[in-house]
Amino acid sequence: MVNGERRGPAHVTLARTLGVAIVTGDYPSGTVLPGELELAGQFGVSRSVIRESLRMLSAKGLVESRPKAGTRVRERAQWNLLDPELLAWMFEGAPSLGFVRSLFQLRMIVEPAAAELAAVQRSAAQLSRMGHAVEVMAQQGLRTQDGQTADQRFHAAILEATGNELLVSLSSSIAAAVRWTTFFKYRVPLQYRDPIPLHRELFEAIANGDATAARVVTERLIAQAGLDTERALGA
Amino acid sequence: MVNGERRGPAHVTLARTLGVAIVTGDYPSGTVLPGELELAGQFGVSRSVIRESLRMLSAKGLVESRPKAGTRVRERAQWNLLDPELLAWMFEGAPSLGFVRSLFQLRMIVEPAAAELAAVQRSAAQLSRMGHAVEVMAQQGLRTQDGQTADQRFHAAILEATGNELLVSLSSSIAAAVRWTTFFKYRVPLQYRDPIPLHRELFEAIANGDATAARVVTERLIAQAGLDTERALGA
DNA sequence: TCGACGGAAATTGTTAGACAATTAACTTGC
DNA sequence: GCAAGTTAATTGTCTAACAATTTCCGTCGA
Repeated sequence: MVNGERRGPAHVTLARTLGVAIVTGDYPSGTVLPGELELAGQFGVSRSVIRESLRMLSAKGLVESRPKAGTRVRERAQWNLLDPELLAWMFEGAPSLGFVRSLFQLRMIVEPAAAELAAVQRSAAQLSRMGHAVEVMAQQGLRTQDGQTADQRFHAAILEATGNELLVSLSSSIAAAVRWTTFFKYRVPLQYRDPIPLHRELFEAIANGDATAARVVTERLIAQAGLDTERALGA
Repeated sequence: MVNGERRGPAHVTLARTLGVAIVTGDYPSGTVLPGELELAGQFGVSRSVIRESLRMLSAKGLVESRPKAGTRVRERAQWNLLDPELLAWMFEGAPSLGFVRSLFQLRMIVEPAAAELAAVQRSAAQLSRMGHAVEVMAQQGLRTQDGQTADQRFHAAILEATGNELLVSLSSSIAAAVRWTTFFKYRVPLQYRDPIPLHRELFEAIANGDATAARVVTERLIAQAGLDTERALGA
């Protein structure tokens, strides 16, 4: 059985297994996967489960199936890299340095602009949520589970305050990935600069409606996280 | 049969049908879809086809299924809005003005930054492809099919030149959506400013490695496209 | 009156096997 | 050597049954 310990439907588990195998390079682009019947035997499940898993992978652009030709791994450029699950699968293996850099480059493009928008558009309720999240972060620190989820809520609130649902969606994806980089980072016993003061600054800039300050502080925040992550990956 | 005229596997067709129904609001968030057996009868296909379609929708974050509870439409905030297929489904109905504005706002954030990167990093081969695309655009105009695909290739080449695969992925999604806004735009018989000269300017800026110029020109390009599209939607 | 506990029923989850449709690969004929 | 037809392998689809999960309801008890 594919469901050794894990819970949830078998097709979800299997999609994850196959997805990780593909993104980590076990099945390079262009490769034809084993036939459905063979996969079924291999994983000890029925063909239906295999097929439903493959449909999920094809919905994410990872594979495409054709009769007689089999199921082929598509070019990496065609994958929906911004799919949150796909990003998570990427971080199951050891993500390449280039990929992590791409991620921080994207953050550097999107998040400062979002902070600018948020500084102008934020509602009182959103502001209150941001403030609360910052408080929790300050009290718990960023090494605790609560502190990290507060961090995520803080940034999610900013993105939501932009009033742009595409930015929100992009945020969910990025947040999923950032969560993993943070996980890696704090696995490595190095000293990092405390990011809490910058978070406070960012909150105040948004509260004051100071778009420029919000942009600048966000840039510094991401630059620092990027440096810390690279240091951790280098070790 | 669900496959009246359309080709391709039934589960793909059906996923599209159901996906469009969901994103256009036929099944609002929180709604429970009809049971698999009922859907099967409704569309004249077997339960397997229904299930494979639902797996595709769940892979895009549109729905989630649980035994006894049925298959429920998730909150819009949880949809993978940047999935190219999902974006295409959005434009099957009449996309809201707010959504189109979100799209152009995102373009305004991402593409100028990408142009900057491209101006610095572009290879000779990429430059040559951009130049060729601009030439085709100039000769064919943007109302022809060839001209529009050349436009898409031009912008795709820019994104690719950034060397950031996450930006490339984001580009594929945005391009899919932009294609629809362009389609709408030219369905409306209005006079628009000719975007070809700006494309030439952008190409030259990237060729010269002038990052600032590339950013500024891209901003003007998107602003103009945004204005034109809003005018067309207003009519 | 409210809560906890437990049972029943509905729905998805999974399996098995069969046949159809598609198409890549081969074979044959020219 | 090329084209057309044939074959065979693979995905695509259907049916039917049973398992597993979990919501919902009803009962019991405090």
